[in-house]
Amino acid sequence: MKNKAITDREVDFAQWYTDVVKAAHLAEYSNVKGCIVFEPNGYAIWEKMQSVLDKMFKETGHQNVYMPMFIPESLLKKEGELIEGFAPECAWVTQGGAGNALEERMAVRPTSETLFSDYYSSKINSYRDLPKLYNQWCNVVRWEKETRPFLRTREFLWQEGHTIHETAKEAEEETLRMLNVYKTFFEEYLAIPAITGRKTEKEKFAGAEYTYTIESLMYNGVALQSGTTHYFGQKFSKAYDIKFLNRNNQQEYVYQTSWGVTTRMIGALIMVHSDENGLVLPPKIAPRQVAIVPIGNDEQIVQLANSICDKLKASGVTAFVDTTDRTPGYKFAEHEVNGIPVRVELGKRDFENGVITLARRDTREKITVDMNCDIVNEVKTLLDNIQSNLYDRALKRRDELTYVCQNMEEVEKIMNTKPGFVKAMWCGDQECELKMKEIRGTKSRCILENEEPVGDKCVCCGKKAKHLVVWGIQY
RNA sequence: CGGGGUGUGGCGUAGUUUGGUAGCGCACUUGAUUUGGGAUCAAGGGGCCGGGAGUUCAAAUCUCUUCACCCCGACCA
Repeated sequence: MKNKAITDREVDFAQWYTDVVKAAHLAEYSNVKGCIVFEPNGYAIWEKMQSVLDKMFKETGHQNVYMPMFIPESLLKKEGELIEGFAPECAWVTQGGAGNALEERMAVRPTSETLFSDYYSSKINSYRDLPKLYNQWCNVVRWEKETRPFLRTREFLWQEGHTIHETAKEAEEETLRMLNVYKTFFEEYLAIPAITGRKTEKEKFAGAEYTYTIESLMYNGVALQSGTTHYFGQKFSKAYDIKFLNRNNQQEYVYQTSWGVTTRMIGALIMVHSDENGLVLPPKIAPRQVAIVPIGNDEQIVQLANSICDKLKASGVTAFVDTTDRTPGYKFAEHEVNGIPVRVELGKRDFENGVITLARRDTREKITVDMNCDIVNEVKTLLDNIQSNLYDRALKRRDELTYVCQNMEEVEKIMNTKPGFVKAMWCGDQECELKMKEIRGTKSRCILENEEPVGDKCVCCGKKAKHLVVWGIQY
């Protein structure tokens, strides 16, 4: 009974989450405090995410580059707000080899705006050099005090896009365009409904003019900031002197953006879809989509398993035959805990009846199909079905956990009983934002720009409201 | 930084009071029987007890010291 340790997720969410991570062999806590070891199953999910996203970035005209992981202090300090925002969680290298102190200490990158800016400043001369649409896949280090696998680790993997443009308009469009790329990725691939909107002044990225965010709601009603896109305007280009000769033959500073998503998405995947039997992966992101389990070692059955596997692979489904020396029950449970969307069960009993059993991970239902049916088609339909069912299920839950509040009593009541997203009007005053925070750490998630207001008075002070805001308790 | 706790095969632990060089569960290996929801039986392998020093005929056990981790508090956000 090896993975029965996965407790009821209602009881202890943190423990349940950790159990799923371990049982599905996604990651182990490392001996390096606050860091994790990515196990093959976990890394495969990241690779899959990378391949999908990378394709989307290329399609929108971006190119991959790679910058150093060390940032000299003087370079990092050129832009005041950024260093202020990141100083508390910067790791510093102070020694080179042989124990010699460095003349200037270097930060291990917490983010690479400064390096990109420095690079751009020496490369850009004319409007003809613009835009530059770059992306980098790398790791970053932020010295967090409390850590949790995938959701908050000291070192994590991500992609960071950094673009520079000729005009503010173009850069602002890029900020929104990439936000929508993320939204598409979340909804179509991860099957996670996403709320997108602008961050408040208080919650925005250090150094940005403004920040857009993609927010998702976890199973237990806690919010997770899952990705961000930033518009920098000319803040960095002025600090790092990124000038170009514009079409009017005048020197001008470039307009800049950055955007990123991280391995935190793996955590989101777990907390949105998974259950007490372990991981549940949406078919489009599952590294292995179909597990074929022959029961017993009857030669005919093994042959059938192999032929089904070949057919599935030929049509682009990632399938494998599990011939390991384990009992069927063990294999079923193992593939379930690993989140493999569809399992094909082949045994003597079915064989004699001329049928095949298919088991779906999302609902754990089993269906039987005729042995002579178009098995590839059946499996593909089932995979599509699982993909959309996961999305629908998550959407329904998010809607059920989203409340509209008109005053502080209502907010308090909801946050203290069953947390979730709260939609409420806000006057734009930071005082009110701070008062909300006193209720179990409720923070503004984002400002909804394209939705109907739910009132005209600030939920906190009662004065005239400026924005419709989504609030929540965050990870 | 203050208070408390823990450290024993890969993991989880018993043994420490009352010294006699380690026991159990899971995992692992081999063989047989099995295989439709985490199999059974049998036989095996692996630890000198976080590190160092001391007391003793003899130390996982007592003493000193050191390291690591955890919890509470303080600090920081």
